[in-house]
Amino acid sequence: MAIYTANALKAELNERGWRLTPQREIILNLFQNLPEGNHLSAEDLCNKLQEQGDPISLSTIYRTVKLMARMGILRELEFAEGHKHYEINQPYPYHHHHLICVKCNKTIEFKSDSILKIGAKTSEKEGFHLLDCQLLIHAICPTCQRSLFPN
Amino acid sequence: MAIYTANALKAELNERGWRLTPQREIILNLFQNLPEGNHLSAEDLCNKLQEQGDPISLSTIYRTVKLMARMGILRELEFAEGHKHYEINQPYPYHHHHLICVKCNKTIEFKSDSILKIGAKTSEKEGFHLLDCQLLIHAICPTCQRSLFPN
DNA sequence: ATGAATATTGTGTATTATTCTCAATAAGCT
DNA sequence: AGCTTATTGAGAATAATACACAATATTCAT
Repeated sequence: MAIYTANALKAELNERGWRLTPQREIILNLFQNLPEGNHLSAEDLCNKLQEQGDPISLSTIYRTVKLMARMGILRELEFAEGHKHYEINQPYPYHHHHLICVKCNKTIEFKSDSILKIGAKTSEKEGFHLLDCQLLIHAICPTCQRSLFPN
Repeated sequence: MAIYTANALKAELNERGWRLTPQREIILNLFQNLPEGNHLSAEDLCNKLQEQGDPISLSTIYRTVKLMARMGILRELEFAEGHKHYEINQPYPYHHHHLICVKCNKTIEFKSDSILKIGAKTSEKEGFHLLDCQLLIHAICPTCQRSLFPN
């Protein structure tokens, strides 16, 4: 589990002239306590927050999640359902990649140290500051291969 | 350059009970003649087709591009602008990956044989039929690193 | 070749994720 | 404690994509 305290978040935010708010802290906590492999859409996040008694507006959720992705705290995952998913961004060996069936959206996670190395080396070479690197494999799962005339 | 003839497309389509239409053939041709590294959004594609004297409706474009991605003919690229881009899907050494600045969307392409191998091995292991594999690196480019308070 | 069966197209409309606007509030600095 | 201004919440606006359906065109069997 990552241990990313509210204070660390505050320091990073303040450094750029931004502020730590209860909403941002709550959202960070929620992601940190999410079991590995879970990823949430903005809507999912909104519901979960409501359930746990910390309702936060959808606007703020969208803004916060985007901000944290840009800070490298969250990973922005683009599957094929038409909306983004977010999860906490952790280093190897928690870091993982996704194999996705383009027909039924079934998703399998897998890990790879060497991909992480390639990502780091590539961004360094270009002078970029690495935030996240993810291998996205689009494929057709065994079940969907068998169904001959799906949509 | 890939040489993927209209006949090959027709064969693949008919095999599944689908049909080759002039629109599909035109769209395939356009992508095949696109210089390496170019990728188009649905809107881009619509404009380009209009310009070249082959107007095709936006609905058909969305349908065709989705179909071809599912067939493995096109790659679906998800950058951060909020809409998808498409390009022809080619094997190594044409196959490439993307390093993207999350602030200004500057994109750098790079190639990697080993990623392709990891993608192939992973999908094979899970019994998936590989369509496309792309490493997506989110980072901050040198220019945006220097600008301290950008959005 | 011809015709029947049905996949595909184009037009317009609907949907859905995400962003924007703006007044009210609250975090951070002096 | 007060001032400055970043942030929030509510709702409206935007934009990408999907959908519905009548008209058309491709395929396959004859």
